[in-house]
Amino acid sequence: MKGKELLRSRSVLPIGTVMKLTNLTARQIRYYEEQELVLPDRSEGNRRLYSLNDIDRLLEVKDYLDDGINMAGIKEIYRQRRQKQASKRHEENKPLTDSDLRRILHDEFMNLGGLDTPDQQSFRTHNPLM
DNA sequence: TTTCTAACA
DNA sequence: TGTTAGAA
Repeated sequence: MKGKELLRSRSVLPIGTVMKLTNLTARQIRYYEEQELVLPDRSEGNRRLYSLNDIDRLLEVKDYLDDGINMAGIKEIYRQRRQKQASKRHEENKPLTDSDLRRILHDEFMNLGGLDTPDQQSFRTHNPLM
């Protein structure tokens, strides 16, 4: 069951293909890389090579953006997602209650207000914690 | 031809 | 974000 994961992680798509698959412009794709939302490999000639996982990531970022979430908000979402995974790996039996999760999210959600003009409703809708 | 970086009448 | 110049 890890053969597929290996395949999905295999970076082989040039940016031109990614553009067609995601309907994003090269400019946007490169910009998201600058924001560290996607980290494609590079070929010998310094050309970007994307994997299927990268495509999913790009489409996900696109969805968030379409819903009005800004870069800061998206980074925040992935930050929380990573933090959660790390958390889950360590505290194997530290069941946070539903109210705990809501309290944590509420705190971070309020912090987002000072960043830009995040679409809070969308953030609520997409945040895995809600 | 395609992609890269850097920069902006 | 778009667009473009010059290079690879």
